[in-house]
Amino acid sequence: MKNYFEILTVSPLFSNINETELTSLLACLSAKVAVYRKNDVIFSAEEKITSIGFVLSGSVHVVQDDFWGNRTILACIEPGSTFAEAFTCAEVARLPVSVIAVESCEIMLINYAKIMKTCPSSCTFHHTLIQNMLYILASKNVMLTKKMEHITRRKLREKLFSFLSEQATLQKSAKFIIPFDRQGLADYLAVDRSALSGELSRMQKEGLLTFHKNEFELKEPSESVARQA
Amino acid sequence: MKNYFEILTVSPLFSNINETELTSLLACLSAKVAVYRKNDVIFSAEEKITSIGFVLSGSVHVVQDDFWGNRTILACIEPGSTFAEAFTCAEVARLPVSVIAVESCEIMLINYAKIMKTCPSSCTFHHTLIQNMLYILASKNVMLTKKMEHITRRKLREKLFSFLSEQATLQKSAKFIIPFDRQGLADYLAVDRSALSGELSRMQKEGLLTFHKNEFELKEPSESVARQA
DNA sequence: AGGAGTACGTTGTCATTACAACGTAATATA
DNA sequence: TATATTACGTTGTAATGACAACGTACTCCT
Repeated sequence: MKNYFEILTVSPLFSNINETELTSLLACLSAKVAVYRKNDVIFSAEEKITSIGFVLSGSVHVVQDDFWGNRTILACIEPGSTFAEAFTCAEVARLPVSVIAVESCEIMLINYAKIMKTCPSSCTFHHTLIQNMLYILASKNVMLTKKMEHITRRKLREKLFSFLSEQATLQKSAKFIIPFDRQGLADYLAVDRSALSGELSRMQKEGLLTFHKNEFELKEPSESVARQA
Repeated sequence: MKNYFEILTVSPLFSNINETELTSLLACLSAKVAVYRKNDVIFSAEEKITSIGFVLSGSVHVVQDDFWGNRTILACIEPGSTFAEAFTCAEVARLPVSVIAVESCEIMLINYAKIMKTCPSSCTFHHTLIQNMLYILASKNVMLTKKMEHITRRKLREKLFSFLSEQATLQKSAKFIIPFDRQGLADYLAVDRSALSGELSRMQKEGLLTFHKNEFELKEPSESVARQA
C-alpha cells in the first residue's frame, strides 16, 4: 500500500491527512485494492452499490447505455479522483451508469458505511475524510450549478454573456482571461465551435466586447440597451 | 423553538432525528433563528459565509446579479429546505449569489464548523446530521448531472430522447408516465414549449414513439436507424 | 349551462444555429 | 527550412428552434 501514498496524499479525498494517519485510516476503512484489466466492468448498471471508488492508477470511464443500447461516456476518471460517490451518498437504489476500465488499473473500493461510522478509536482524521467528502460533493455541485446557468439560456449570445459575466465578476474586472480555448468553451457551453466563433465576432463588431485569444474585455453599453432576459 | 419541530422533523436535513435528540442537537449547534422582512438581504454576494441557512417559515430567493446589474432568480427556497449549503461546504471564498427574503420569514442559521466539529458529548445524531448533509448534496448532484446529460444535447429531439430514455430505464418499461406537463418538461429541458410539442408530434408521426398526455411509449426501430450521437 | 382558465397541438415566420468547407496565422516537427 | 498540425475566423446553406398567434378540448367554477 505504501507505494500509493504519493497519489493518496495529493487527492482531494485524503487531503489534510498525513501518511501516518493514512495508514491507520485505511485500515480502519478496510479499504481494498482491486486490479482490473482493459474493458473490465468495475461497477455495472442496475447494481446496488455501497462503496465509493478511488482510482490509484490507470483510468476508468463512467458510461451510460440508453434505451436503444447506445453508449455515452459521461466522465473519465483519472488517478486521485473518486467515482460513484454521489450515487453512494445519495443512496440511489440502483446504479444508473456503469464504470469500465479504460486500461489496466488499480482501484481502491471504500465502503460507505465504514466512512460514516465513527471508528472506536474515534480518529480525528476520519472526521477530516468526511469533511473532504462534503467538500468534493459541494464543489461539484457549485460547478454544475454554474454551468447549468449558462447552458439553460436559450440563445448562444445569452450563454456567452452569462459565462463572460461570471468570469468578469470572478476576476473582479471587465478585462479577464478565460480558461478555455474556443473548442473548449464551445464544448462547455454545448454549442458548435464555429457558431460560437461567429457570434463572438458579431458581438465584437457591435461593440459589446473586445477580445484577443483568451483575453476578453466587456464593454458597458453606451446607451441603455436591452441585452438579455 | 418548540413550534418549529413540525417543519424540522420532516426536513431532509434533520431526517432520522427525533424531537428529543433535536433539542440537544440544536443547542449543540447553537442554531440561531433570525427574522427577516420582505426584501431583506439574508446573505449578500461577496460575503464570506460560514453558516448554512434553513428556512423555517416564509420563503427566500437565491439571486444572482450579472456584470451589468441584471438580476436572475436561481432558486426559491421553501420551508424545510436549506440554502447556501454547497457554497459553505465547498468553502467558496466569497458568495457569488445573494439570498433575499421574498416575504416575512424566519431563518435558522447553522454554523458549519459547529456541524463538523464532533461535540464533546459525541452525540450520535450529530453524525446523522452530517450524513443528511452528504445525502442532500449528493442527491442534488445526481439530479444536476442527469439534467445536464439531457440539456447538453444539441438538438431538441436528442434532448427528448435522452430524457425519455432515462424515464423508460427508470421505470423499467418502454411504456411510462412522465412527471411533467408540457410546459414543465420544456422548462426542464430549457426549450420552448410549442417547439417541444411540435417535435413530439413529429416523432409520433415518424413512428418513433406514441404518447397520450403524460403517458409515453418508446418504439423499437423497425430497421436499424441512426438515431443520435 | 355559461364563462373563465388551463393545457396542448398546430401553423407560419423569422432568427438562430449546426454543419461543412475553407483560408490563414501560429506553432510544432522533422 | 519545409511541412504538418492546431487554433481560429469566415462564409454559405440547410436545418432547427424561438416566438407569436390561434383553435380546441378539458376542467373548474357559480
